[in-house]
Amino acid sequence: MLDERKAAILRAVVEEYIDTAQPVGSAHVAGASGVDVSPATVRNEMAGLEADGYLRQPHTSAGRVPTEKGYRFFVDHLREPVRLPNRSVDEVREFFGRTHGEVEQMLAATSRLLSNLTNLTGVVVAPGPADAVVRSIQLVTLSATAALLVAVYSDGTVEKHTIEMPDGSGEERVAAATAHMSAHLAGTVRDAAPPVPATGDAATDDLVARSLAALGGRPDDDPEHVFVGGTARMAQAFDAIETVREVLAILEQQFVVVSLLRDVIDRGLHVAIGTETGMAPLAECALVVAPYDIEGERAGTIGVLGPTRMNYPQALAAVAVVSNRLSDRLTEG
Amino acid sequence: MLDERKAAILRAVVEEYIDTAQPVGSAHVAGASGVDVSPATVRNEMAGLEADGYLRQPHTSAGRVPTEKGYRFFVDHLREPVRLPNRSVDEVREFFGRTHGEVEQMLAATSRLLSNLTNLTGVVVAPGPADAVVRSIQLVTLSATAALLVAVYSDGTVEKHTIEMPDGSGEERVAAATAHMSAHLAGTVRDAAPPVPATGDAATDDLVARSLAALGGRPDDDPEHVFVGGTARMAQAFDAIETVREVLAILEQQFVVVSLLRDVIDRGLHVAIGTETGMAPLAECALVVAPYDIEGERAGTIGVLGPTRMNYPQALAAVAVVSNRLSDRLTEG
DNA sequence: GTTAGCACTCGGTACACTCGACTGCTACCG
DNA sequence: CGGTAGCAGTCGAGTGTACCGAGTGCTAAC
Repeated sequence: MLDERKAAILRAVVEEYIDTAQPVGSAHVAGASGVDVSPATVRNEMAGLEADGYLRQPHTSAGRVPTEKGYRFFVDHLREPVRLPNRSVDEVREFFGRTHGEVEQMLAATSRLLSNLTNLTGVVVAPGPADAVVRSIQLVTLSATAALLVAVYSDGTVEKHTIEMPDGSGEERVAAATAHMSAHLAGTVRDAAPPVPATGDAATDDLVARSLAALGGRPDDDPEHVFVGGTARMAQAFDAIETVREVLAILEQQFVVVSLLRDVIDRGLHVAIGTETGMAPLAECALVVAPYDIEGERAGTIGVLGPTRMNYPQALAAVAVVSNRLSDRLTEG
Repeated sequence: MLDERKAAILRAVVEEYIDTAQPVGSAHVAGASGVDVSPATVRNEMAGLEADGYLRQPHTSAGRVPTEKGYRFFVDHLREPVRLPNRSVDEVREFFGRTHGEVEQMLAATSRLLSNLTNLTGVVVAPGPADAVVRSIQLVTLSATAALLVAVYSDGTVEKHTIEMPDGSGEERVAAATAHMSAHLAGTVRDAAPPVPATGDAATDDLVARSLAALGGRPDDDPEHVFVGGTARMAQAFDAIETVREVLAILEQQFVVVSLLRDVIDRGLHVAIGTETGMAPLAECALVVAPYDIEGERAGTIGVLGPTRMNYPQALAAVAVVSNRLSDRLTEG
């Protein structure tokens, strides 16, 4: 473990580096609050911190820069959580007061809110429909051979699937299948649907079976929805254009983003730094996440992505506040 | 107008510059096919082209670079439209053979297809629902004070709006409103709905009125859907990171993208170069667009966005092919 | 244990210089 | 008279050198 003085020095280095993006030298650290020793002493301590892997020197005659391990220590030993500046609190309040409309609209707007608050890229993973209650389910005829299965859930989301119909399923079959499914599925939980008994009519049962199959498996091309806001800020975070490109490429793959966030949450982390994200192209990035709830149940995840030298206290505060407010909002309906 | 030789020289400069991104000198042009004069003659002609505003010199001792006017002439005087390379044709065929599922999924995938074909950023604007036929319309109760209006259209799209209910509207009112709207709106065109007569029950009529209002105005926070694919390629197109940031910022504003494309189409253009786009941050960008149809009716727009020095013939060919295939696909159902 | 002092390292900047890819001009040629 | 070869001139990019300054590690003194 680090003694108090080493910790203070490390903290000063991280804070200064986050601020200036320049390697920080012993003189700057000695001038920082919380460190009341001379630059020479700081140098000695920094040499130790470097030996222990918390800091590194870009070149011999430069200041020190935090390593992943250094950032990790920093976030693990933050003093009491920082409060958000009033301006941001107001922005959040104003946002949740103003935003109405569909869930998806709101989540997309939330990702932009996160981005605005932190100057990073905001990410919002929509609630999985697993535990939503079916409020309505119906088949709608589109053409002679295709119908659309539309399911409406208690959380205001709508799920739809195209169903191919065998020739000859007439309007009445579609109506029968709709009625049958409504009778047996309305009020049940999406992923805990009871078995639906046969109707006796083979063609109707076929339609029902196709519908249930569509609902059952989450097809590969319909990943959970994820909203990414403020990708443009990635272009400011790095000066290596190649890094920007790689990160954008990742953010475009919704499935990857979803599993990335889920993975971090599953490991019980709030912050993933560099290689902790498990993705090589994100080696220079860090991710701050928080789950949000609906009626007390873990529903989805929000987070921000930025360079490893991001303002962690601010990001943590923003993500926490937004997650709370979002939970409230989605719970009250 | 330009004489044949000047045109050939301009063409050679544009093609070479698109290829190399380097200012091109008289020697290169003289070596190009279609130009059979000495570098000295080329120099004379290029001086003329510069005076006429088709070319410019970054600095005295450098080669020439096309201006906006130069690109414009180039695309306006393309020889017969270039065919797509076989590899791309196969990719398109394979794509439309493989892709199934919901319209939105497919359009999102199409934007990625465009991006892959051209190495630029792909954009797809979803069909406006204006001329779709209502297949089903229903109100679903979400809570004591909110219901969800769900409308299913013949093109497989679903529209939904949250409706706030005055206290006391019970389940039976919702059912009555649903039945009433179904009876009068099913089979009608979205934006040409006939007036719905009163039911006689004030509370039911109130629900119907709220529903129609929600359907009627396209609210500001629900712009037409637009899918953008391959934003990461923007980061390769420019080396000025600031340009990348500005362009990404534009692409994040769905509303801006939609009106940008619409504007270009409305002006009867297929290609908008630099300031022709009407957006200052896109001064270094060009946009290639094409509309697509559903059953012969203009439905939406696709396009690619890239740097002004993009491969125009390739982009035009890709956009045209994809637009045709997409029209076929959406028309056949 | 802490600190002042000092020699040393090394990236960044400024500057001079060269190199090479251009151009525009002029004179010549068919 | 249009086209071409030759030539002087321009200017950016690349290179070598010197210098400066921020920052370090070490040592000796407090």
